[in-house]
Amino acid sequence: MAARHEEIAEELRQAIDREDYTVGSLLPAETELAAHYGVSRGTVRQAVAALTAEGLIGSRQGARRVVLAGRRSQSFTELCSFAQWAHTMGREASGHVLSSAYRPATPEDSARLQLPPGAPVLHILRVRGLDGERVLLERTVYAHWIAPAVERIEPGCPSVTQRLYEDEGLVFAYGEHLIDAVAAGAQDAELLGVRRTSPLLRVRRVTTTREGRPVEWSDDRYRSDAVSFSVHNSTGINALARKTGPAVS
Amino acid sequence: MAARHEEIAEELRQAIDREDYTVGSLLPAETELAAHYGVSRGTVRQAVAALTAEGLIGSRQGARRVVLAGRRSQSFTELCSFAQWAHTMGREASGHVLSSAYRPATPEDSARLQLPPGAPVLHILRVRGLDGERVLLERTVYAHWIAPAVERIEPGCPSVTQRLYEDEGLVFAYGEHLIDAVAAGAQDAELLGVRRTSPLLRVRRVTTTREGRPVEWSDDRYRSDAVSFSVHNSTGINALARKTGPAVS
DNA sequence: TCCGGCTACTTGTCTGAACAAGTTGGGCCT
DNA sequence: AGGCCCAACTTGTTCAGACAAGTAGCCGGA
Repeated sequence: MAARHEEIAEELRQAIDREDYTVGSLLPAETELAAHYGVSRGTVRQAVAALTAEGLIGSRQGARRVVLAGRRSQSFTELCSFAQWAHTMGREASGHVLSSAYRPATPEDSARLQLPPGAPVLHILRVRGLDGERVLLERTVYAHWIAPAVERIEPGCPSVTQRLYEDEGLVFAYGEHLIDAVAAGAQDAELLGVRRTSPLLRVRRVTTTREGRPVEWSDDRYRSDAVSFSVHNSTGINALARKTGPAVS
Repeated sequence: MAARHEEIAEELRQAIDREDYTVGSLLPAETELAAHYGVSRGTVRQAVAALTAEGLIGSRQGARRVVLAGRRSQSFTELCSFAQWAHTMGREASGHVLSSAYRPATPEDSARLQLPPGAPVLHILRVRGLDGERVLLERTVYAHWIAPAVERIEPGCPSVTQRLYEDEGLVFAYGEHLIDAVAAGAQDAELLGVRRTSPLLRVRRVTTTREGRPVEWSDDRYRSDAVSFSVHNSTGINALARKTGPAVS
């Protein structure tokens, strides 16, 4: 937290959280904030841009910024590991590896992980819990260049992401997530302790290093009674497109 | 598309889509792009910041930017109506109102829509289709100040959002979405044409005007075999936090 | 050969300024 | 009273420059 604009963003977040600015009220003007914090307008703009991206405040040309949301939930647009996520909610994450095996990469594997076809990839089946209750079933495929480090981790490690950072300096920086719902199969039901055909929230994801190199891809199934995701969004430039663009069917 | 930085962002998006820059390759340096487009570095930075937010490219201090994703899917972080969404996928949206009734606002309604308790709110039950196939069941509650305009819309209108813009100049600018999975109930099953207990993707959302005024909130249930959502994300400052912060359990 | 440091390059941060474009509210005119 | 217009305010866009901080590749020494 060295950058001044991040400090200011954090102060504003806390002020909103404290309800110094209530939902629906207006933020001070950029020039006022700039004078208050003793920085230039550009720096203030960087700070409020962050809050806008998070969906905390709304922005339009000519009008003061408005506070949209108060309590800040763990948003999906912030990538973090299961253990981190649990931590921010004040709960304790656990994990347990059920199976671990090398197989040659299928065409799907090599496409997603940008590997040559047939390269050995590590398949891991892992159950994860929140405060001891099983909530998530992970079927993960790791690229061969990280697989040995993954194998070295003990089966009950609560945060694989954390361990890979500590041991290898590997940071999971980017993710793409595909979300849908599926019915629990026989294996899902048994391992998660739910009835067959129970609805599960499925997240298929690919995770990438800071260099843009894919590390793993995974099929994660969450017990929908225990977990849900939140997403903030906005039209951005789309409002303009809707004004001038062709009619939408 | 007046702003120069948006034009540049769009050109870069198309270049990535055309695979002038393939996935995993490096983008030109900011100074090169600035010289190429004849703008200052700040303008280029705005353009690439947009692509970074969309998850198309990755960025780290000291190293050139890297292309992360190629084909651009309809991301969840772009708020758009069901009809717009269908349009971008080249499919045709339809809609049909099944019931419409005023009720006094429950405490939940008044909290979500920022209305006085007991204000009349309009409940609408609507089935929506993609190319004629039923895929979505919407249970929406509209605030009293927009309800008359909603009632005036014919029951078969494919895009309520579009109509509210045309008739009232109302733009849905911000949204908050809560995503989970549920089993289809009796009514869900009948209206969507699926078996009871089929998994459905549920999205509970609140939509807000540009001024930050809540317009509607809705419980949307999607047939999970027909629809899925995608989300890009990144660690942002979290990579730093992970370095210096306390151990994560 | 391998490891170290050094250097050139690249992105991140911040400033101060100027103008464009949109919003809001008050005052004036009808 | 109602409606219109304008003026003050606010955010959006863009520029040019300076320095900080991190990366990657080159080169030399052990």
